[in-house]
Amino acid sequence: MLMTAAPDAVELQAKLFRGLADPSRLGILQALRDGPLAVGEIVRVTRMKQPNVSNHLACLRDCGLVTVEAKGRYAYYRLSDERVGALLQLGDELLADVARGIYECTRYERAGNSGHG
Amino acid sequence: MLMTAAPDAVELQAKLFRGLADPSRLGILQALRDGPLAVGEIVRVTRMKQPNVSNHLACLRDCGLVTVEAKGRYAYYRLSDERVGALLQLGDELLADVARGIYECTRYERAGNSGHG
DNA sequence: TCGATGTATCATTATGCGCTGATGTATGGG
DNA sequence: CCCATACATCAGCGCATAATGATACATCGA
Repeated sequence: MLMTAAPDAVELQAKLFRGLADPSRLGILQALRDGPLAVGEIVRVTRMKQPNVSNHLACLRDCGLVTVEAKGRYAYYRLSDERVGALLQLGDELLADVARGIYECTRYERAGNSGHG
Repeated sequence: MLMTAAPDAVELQAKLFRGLADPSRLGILQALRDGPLAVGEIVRVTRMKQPNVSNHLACLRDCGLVTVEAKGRYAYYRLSDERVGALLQLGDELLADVARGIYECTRYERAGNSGHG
């Protein structure tokens, strides 16, 4: 949507953040903050299924958040830029300060639902 | 998913980024970088439907990314913290450098598939 | 009070997308 | 060549959620 003057910029940025907006991808990125990892390692660390990890890695690659280096049968992934880590760090700080209450963020269900705020 | 030791932290952070991961919400946030705006103004700037704007604002509020100040019939929204702007800024910079290619990020369709799923 | 304006919520529809099991492709060892 | 390992892709399923029109609620003006 959003037919503003420069829709591409906003949409591209949204897609970038979308790379960070999923628990699985976030887990992968956090794991990669310690350094490059092969897919199998990521699978072990995150306890996700291997195809799931591969899919998210493909997404993260397309978004430019990670890069890959093939080495024999192994594929080592790493964060593409230190600013990816900075983004995670900033998000973490912001979370601690202003977003401590984050609910479900399921826009339409804030009222009628029992346990909410 | 992600049954790691501290699933909550990752999921909360994912939800925080989710607030930034939608073109509509991103458009709203960008509009608010210039200062507080009433809902009606946001509707005009973004050209979105009013209920849609309200819904996204509710989401952003729950995520702690914006705050609201009621004033008569008007509700003025503003960014809750300067770090929200910093996050947008950092995302913008990262976009310019490493994510210039961002595709659809529809994980399963990268291989030249025209259609969808 | 009545009507106009501003905002929030509801119900519905449609679809993006995450998860899974199965399968394809490449590398390395015997 | 045959098999095991490592990773990527496919097809299908199910759910979360974004967009919309209708509507409820509150405020202001006449």
